[in-house]
Amino acid sequence: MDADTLDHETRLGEGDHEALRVWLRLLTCTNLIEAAIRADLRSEFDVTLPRFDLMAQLYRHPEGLKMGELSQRLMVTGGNVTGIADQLETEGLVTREAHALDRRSFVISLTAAGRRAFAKMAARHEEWVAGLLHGLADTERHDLFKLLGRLKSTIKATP
Amino acid sequence: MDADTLDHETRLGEGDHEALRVWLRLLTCTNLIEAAIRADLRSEFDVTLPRFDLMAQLYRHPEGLKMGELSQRLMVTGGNVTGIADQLETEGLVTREAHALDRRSFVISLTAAGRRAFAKMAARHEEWVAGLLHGLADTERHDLFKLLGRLKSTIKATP
DNA sequence: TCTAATTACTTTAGGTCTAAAGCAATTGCC
DNA sequence: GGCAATTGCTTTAGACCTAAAGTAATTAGA
Repeated sequence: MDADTLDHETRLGEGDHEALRVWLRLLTCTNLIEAAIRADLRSEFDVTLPRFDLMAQLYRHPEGLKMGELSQRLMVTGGNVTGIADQLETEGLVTREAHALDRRSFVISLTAAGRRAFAKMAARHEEWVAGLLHGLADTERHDLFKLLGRLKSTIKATP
Repeated sequence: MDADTLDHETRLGEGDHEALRVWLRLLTCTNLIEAAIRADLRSEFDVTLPRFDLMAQLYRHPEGLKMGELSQRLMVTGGNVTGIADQLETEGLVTREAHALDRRSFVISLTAAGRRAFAKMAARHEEWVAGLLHGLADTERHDLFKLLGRLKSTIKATP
C-alpha cells in the first residue's frame, strides 16, 4: 500500500484490531468511489449524488414507492427524503400522488422527464463505476462481492 | 441474502454490471456500520462521528497535524475541518497553535482533556466495530481486508 | 363505538459537508 | 528586488443529514 497517501487508515496504530483495519479501509474505499462519482455527476449533469440515488430507486420501481420505502432503500431518514423529493418535484422530475388506501401516504414516482434524465446518467454512472473497479481481476471482484455479502449478513445479524 | 431488507442494493436490475453490484453492497455495508457506530457514540458519549474521527487522527499524532493534513486524512474539505475544529476548540478538546515556520498554518492537537476523552471512546469504539465484524471467520476478515486493499490501489490508480 | 397507541410524512433545529471566493503568506521566476 | 502565481486556512452559500416534535390518519383493543 502506498504509504504516502493520507486517508482514514492513517490513524491506525500497530496493535489495533483487524476489524478496525477492515472498517477504516472499507470507509476509505467508499469515500474514494463516492467522491469520484460526485465529481463526475456534477461536472457532466450538474446533479448531486443523493438526488441521483433517489431517482435510481424510483427508476427501478416505475410503479412508484412510498416515502417510507424510499427512506429505507436510501438508508436515510424520512425528513431527508422529504427534502430531496421536494426539490426534484419542483424540477418536474418526480411526482407525488395520494395513496389509494392510506391518506397518510404518498406514492412518489419519476415523471417521463425524470426517467429520460435518469437513463442518461445511469449509463455514464455504470461506466464510471466499472472504470473504478476495472483494475480488479474478475475473480477478485467476485470474491469481494461475496465477502461483502457475508459482511452485510453478519452486520444485520448483530444485535 | 435476505431479500426482505431494503437498502441500496434494491435498485439493481438483472443486467447490471458486477462493478455496480460491488459498489452498492460496499456502500450498504459502510452505511450499516456507520449508522451503528453513530448511534453508539451518541447514546454513550454524546459525540458525533466526524468529531470522533477528527480526534482519532490527532490521537494517533500527539505532535499535532496541520489543518490541511487533517483534511486529507479525514477525506473532507478544509472548510469542514475548520468548522469541526472550531467546536472541539470551544469545548477545550483541541488547541490550535501557530506554525513555527509558516504563518499561514496552524498545528492542531488534542488537549490533555481531549486525549482522556478520546481514550475512553476509542476502547468502546473498537469493541463495537469488532462486534459488528464478529460474525466473519478470521480468514474471511483477512481476505476482505486484502481485497479492499486491492480495490483501494486500483481506485487510486484510476485517472 | 370510542379512545389510546401507533404510523406516515413533514417540520424544526442543528450538525456535517461541499465548491468557490476571500485574505494573508509563501514561493518561484524574471 | 519585485511581482505573479500558488498555498493554507477561513468564510460564504447552499445541499445533505439527523433526532425529535408536530400533524393527520390508521389500527387495535376494551
